[in-house]
Amino acid sequence: MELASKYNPEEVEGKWYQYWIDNRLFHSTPDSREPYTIVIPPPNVTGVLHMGHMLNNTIQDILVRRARMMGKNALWVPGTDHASIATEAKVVGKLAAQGIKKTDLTREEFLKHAWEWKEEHGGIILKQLRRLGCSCDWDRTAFTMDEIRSESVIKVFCDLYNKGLIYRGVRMVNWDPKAQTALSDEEVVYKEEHSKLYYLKYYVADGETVVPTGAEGEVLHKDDKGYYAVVATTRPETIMGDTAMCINPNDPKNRWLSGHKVIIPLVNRTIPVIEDDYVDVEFGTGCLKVTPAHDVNDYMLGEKYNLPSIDIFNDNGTLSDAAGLYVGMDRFAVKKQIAIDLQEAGLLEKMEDYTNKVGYSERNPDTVIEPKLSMQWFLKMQHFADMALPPVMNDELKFYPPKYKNTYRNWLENIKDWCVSRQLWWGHRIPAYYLPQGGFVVAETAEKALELAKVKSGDNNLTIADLRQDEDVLDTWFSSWLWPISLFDGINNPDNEEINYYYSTNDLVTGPDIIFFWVARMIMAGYEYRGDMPFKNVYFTGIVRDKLGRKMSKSLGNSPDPIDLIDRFGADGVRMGLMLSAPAGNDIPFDETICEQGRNFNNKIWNAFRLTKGWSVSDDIEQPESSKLAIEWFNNILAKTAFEMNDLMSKYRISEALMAVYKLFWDEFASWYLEIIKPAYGQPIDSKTYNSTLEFFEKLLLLIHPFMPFITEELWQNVKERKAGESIMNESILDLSAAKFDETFINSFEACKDLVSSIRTVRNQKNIGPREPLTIEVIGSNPIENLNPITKKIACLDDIVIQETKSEGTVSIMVGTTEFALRIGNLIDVEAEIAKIKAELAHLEGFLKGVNAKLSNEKFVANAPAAVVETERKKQSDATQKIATLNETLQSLMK
RNA sequence: GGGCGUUUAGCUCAGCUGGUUCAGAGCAUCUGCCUUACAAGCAGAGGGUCGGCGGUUCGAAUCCGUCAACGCCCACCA
Repeated sequence: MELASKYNPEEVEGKWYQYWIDNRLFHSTPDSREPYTIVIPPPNVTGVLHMGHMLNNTIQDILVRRARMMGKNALWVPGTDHASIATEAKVVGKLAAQGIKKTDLTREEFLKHAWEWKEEHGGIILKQLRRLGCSCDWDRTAFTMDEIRSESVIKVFCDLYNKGLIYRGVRMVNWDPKAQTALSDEEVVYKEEHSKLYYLKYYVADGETVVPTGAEGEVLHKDDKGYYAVVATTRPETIMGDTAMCINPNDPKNRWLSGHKVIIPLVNRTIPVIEDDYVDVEFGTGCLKVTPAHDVNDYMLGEKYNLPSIDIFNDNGTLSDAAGLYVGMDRFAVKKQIAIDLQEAGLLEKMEDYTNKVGYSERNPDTVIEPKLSMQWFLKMQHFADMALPPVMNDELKFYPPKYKNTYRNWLENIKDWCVSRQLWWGHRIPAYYLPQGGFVVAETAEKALELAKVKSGDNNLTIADLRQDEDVLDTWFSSWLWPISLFDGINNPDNEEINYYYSTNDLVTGPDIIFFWVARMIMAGYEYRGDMPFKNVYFTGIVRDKLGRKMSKSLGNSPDPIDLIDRFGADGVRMGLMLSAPAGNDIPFDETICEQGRNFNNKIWNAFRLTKGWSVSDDIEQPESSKLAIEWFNNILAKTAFEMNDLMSKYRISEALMAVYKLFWDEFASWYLEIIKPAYGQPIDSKTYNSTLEFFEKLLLLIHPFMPFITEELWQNVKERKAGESIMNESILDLSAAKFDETFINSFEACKDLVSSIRTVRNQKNIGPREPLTIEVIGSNPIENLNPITKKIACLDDIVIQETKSEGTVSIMVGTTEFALRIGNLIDVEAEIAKIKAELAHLEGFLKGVNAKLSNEKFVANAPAAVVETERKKQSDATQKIATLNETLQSLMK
């Protein structure tokens, strides 16, 4: 094997991914092992990989690969979501570019285009995930609108309808005038906007009968045309829909308006003044225009006071005939125009700057939502909320980080019915069939519907052609909430082997932004259709931001192309870069330079391997004592780190687990272990040490593999001969995490490191070459005598001698409470030594003073636990001893 | 308007139920090195009165109160 001095991911990644695929290593079928299952949050079929996906899928892959290496039957199911609004918008856009209008097509024609589009462009994102190294079982790739999933959705709709949980009715819904469909409350995003508050004059129709009450606080408005009320509104374009004006009965300002009628400006229609304490006395003038068709609150008032409702908008947001004025004009154009017209007519008293929140469509972010009355299908949610809340609150189903439990609870405790119908074509068509004589039936197929219809109507001559299926489709989330079940066909075939084996799944990795859309609803569906949670843990990732903390977005152009990053840093490098700075639930400020760190780590591993594989091995040389000790130490530190990683991973502290193995490899293995066992240049290494080293290497690769699958597979395959089809991904890392380790030995090795570092520092300061042999004295006894062979080798010492007192011409080094003295002869700078020791003494004396103060405090000695007092005593005696040692040294230097 | 969260070295973050030698890591910075695995590297070093104030305690980054800044979620004030 020829090894370049730099790791080249390009040559390696494609090769091994193909190998994994060819050997079907990601494929899982039920067997006797414990299952470990993740279902992918299905990306939009229209989607292209962005940094959020990279983060999210890297985490999933780490989890699933680790589970696989822990002996579980690991399965990660991939798929895509049909994303009805987004996809339909794309297809409409594409057709428009070809000069085709959606309205010119039949439903069937449009769907043909949509499917063609899906076949051609859909699922790019899944191919991109392969570049990242994702170990999905591609044989199982699903689509929320494929046959099994569609059948599941329809079945569930019918079931819920039959259970009385789905109903149809006219309600105030969020209307997207661009997509021309209703949206659920969750699909509306409110943004703060600077707008104007218009103060409009509503003249009192029967002004001559106005009698001022004379009450304190009364505010009368009167000009040469008579008495008038002033209404403050942000939406003057809706006055054509006004059917009342409302005041607060407890408002002295407007008391005088009670019982009168007022005239809508420009429109000249007369409307009653009603009274309700819903009106905020403090806002504007305390007069509210009531437009029941176009505002949720006004709708509520309209219901309460039986007001007529005038819908002045068409579905596309232009003014309808009912408006009477500005018919056919767009709502925003009308807003501008009406302000001018009101002004000219003297009906606009004033305008004020005002900041309010405006609802936008989540999917059409430039489209302002219009509250609108319409006939829609709804799902009653209380039943589901009641089921879904307890398991999360009592941690049967765990959220990481747990703070999202609050968000979850808040939503469930204020649950509203879910508007599930969408006025689109791309999606699951609602299985409701209307009878010619009125009424409807709900059934899974037209045939079944016909039977029901015959019974319902009593007309046995009905045919399918007589029935008219509902035109609407279902909300996308009405299919994705079934995902963990429908992927295993658990709706259509509820007792099949797969669903019984893989459900409940283990971990769900997703963003907190879809906690309501998806996470909560999957939990609901899980309990409704399986009587059990869909997943045991939910890991909420943060949002990937740029280094300025901004959300990554297409419009800002601050989102790097993930594939380009992979090209430049390698998939392993990018994965590591992302994971290093991604604690659960925290946003991650992404900067390409963190991928550099990942790439550098790859290179480090590569070169360590190059070194090891470059040695010639001999059976004839004896194993050096230093190597023996190094192996013993590394065995311990490896076991300890593996144990720590296991603990961290069980808490989903993935970045910390990665950092632990990063340091193990770089600091412990490469910087210490390899340096200790490294034979002199050109010399062979003894076979015992060599074999242990390869074993360590292999175990390190196993620990790193979930994070960086490609380089670890490449090197693992080269550690020794492997059989065809073998892969590191199926090796077990269990034995390591279960291993024990000797903490004392590790600690004495740390002391040895301290000593060596200090010696290096002296060499640095005194300009003594690293290979120039030196002698060191131990004053008194040497606590790390057992490690002398190592100390000698890497600090390049010719001897370690024990002495009662230290010699002249030495520089003192403290390790713990032991003093070492390095013989450097006349290189010693007595003045500098004295200054150094004096500084050290000052520091120690201050420290001792603090400890003494503590110990002489009776309350401390009386109240603190014995162990704490004991450590303070230890501190005291250690410090006293050190001070004594240093003083002696000082004396001898000053002689 | 409610609720949640964050504030620790230049940056990103650990620091669990308050006490194991004056607070840790990675990156960045500084110094010296092209030493025969790696300059995408090696060997060293510096850097924080733990957001402010007050309290509880023998003892607080850690608990309580309060103020401030930032962030997120929810809500029908036109």
